[in-house]
This record gives sequence, structure tokens and C-alpha cells, in this order.
Amino acid sequence: MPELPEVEAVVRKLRRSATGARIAGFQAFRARATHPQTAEHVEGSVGRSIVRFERRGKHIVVRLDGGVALDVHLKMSGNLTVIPDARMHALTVRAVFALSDGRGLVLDDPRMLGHVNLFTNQELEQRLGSIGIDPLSPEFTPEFLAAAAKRSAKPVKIFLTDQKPLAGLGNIYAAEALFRARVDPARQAARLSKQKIRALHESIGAVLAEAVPAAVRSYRNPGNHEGMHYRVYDREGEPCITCGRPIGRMVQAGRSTYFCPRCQK
DNA sequence: AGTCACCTGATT
DNA sequence: AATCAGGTGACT
Repeated sequence: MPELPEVEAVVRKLRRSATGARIAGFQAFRARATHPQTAEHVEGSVGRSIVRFERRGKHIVVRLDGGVALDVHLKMSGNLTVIPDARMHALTVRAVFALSDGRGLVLDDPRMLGHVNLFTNQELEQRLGSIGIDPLSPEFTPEFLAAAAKRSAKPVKIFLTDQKPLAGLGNIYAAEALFRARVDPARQAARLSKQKIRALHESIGAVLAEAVPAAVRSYRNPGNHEGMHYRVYDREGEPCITCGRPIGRMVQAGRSTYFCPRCQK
């Protein structure tokens, strides 16, 4: 279930369990798992060690020795985890990196939209070059948000989920941030007032500050869903926690946007 | 910026 | 049987 907080949780877990591990083998069970590359190409990772894990927006970057890196994207339903025995993986696992200690680093994705690619560090920079700044980084300031919004011709919800200005927000947390800032998702990003920009900047930070630890908790023990409580997402028809009126849903760019028609104007 | 395509699985 | 799903890239 990956937007920025979930990907961050995955990366933190991998850092503790797989940093320094050596890749001893690679197998893809579906061609799609390495799209647009071939499995043979990704096999170029075999024999290399994992130097560190990074997150770039919703991408997981696995730096290997020798100046190369794996780029993993989980899309809608993927997960990247370490399992105790590389041979004992679930049916939904689409690709396995066998580690030299017998464990497996696996891309698990029932929907098969996620993929893993191998690039040189240079190629990767090229590829991820268009990705925007991270809302958890110090570069994410109200001034940055104001300047980026001014350049956009899109409704603010589409602007927030476009990964080019800002990388990491998706359908859930964009809606949650807009609700907290009391901003109408359909409003043109370029038309937001200074105050609204400031409020939005603050609520993006607040939403992520709540969502990251919640995601870490739920990934720690997968059975127990101590996930975040959404204020508007997936709550169509339920009362707004602020005004009590029913939460609404509209479709923007083919995706549901949940919002309070009264609070967000 | 909207629509479809990529896929499977859960829900109506 | 039809619709929907946390993402995104390729069209139009």
C-alpha cells in the first residue's frame, strides 16, 4: 500500500535487515517484474553487495557495489521484503534476489504492476532526475511550495500527486493534507493564497509526521493493523470530523478524491 | 488534464 | 457481471 510513508517504512526495515548482504542469484517469475528490462539484465546484480537503501519519492533505490543500483517501484500493491529462505516464497512473489546467507529479498506484488530494474548510478540519476523534492526534506519550504504551485496549471490535488514538483504524495495523503488545510481539491494550484499555501505546507508535514510512524508500526507486525486513521479518505457519506456533514467524493484525473464540501472551500 | 492500459483481487 | 483499488506512463 505504498505512498511515501509506506515506502519509507519498507526502506527502514530493509536497512536494518539487508544492508551489507550479498546477492547470490536472481530469478523473475513474470517478465513484467523487470519491465522494461529483461531478467537477464537484472541478473547483472548477482555477485554484488548491498551498500545502502535509499528512498526517492516512491522509488526504492538499492545501491550496490560497483557503481550500480536497483530501482524498485511498488506501484499499487507491491512490497519488498526479506524472507528467511529464498526458496520458500509466497505465490504472489514476482522476483527473488537470493542472498548469500540463504535469505531472499523478494518483490511481492499480487497485482504485478511493480517492477525492479538495474541501472548504473549514472543512468539512475538520469531516470530519477525529473522527480521532485521530498516533502520530508529541508528543501520543502512554504516558499518552494508557493513557487511550484504558481507554475502549475492543474487543480491542487493533481498538482500534489504529480511527482515532478513534489515526490511521494499519492491519492490518500494528498486528500488528507488538503482536508487539514481546508483547501478545495479542485482549486487551481496557481490560485492559492499565501495563507492557503502556508496551511497546505504545514498540513503535508503534519500528515506525513503521523503517517510515517503509523506505516512503520503496521509493517513491523503485518497482522495487527495499527494504521493511520483517515479523516476523509474512503469515508464518502460518513460525517466530517469537523462539521458533521457527509464527506463527498469526486473524480479527478480518473481517481477518487475525498473531501468535505463544507470545510474545503 | 483527461482517458486508457498495465494486472489481480475484493467487493457490490 | 461490473466496478473499484494506494501508481504511473503513454496516448490524446
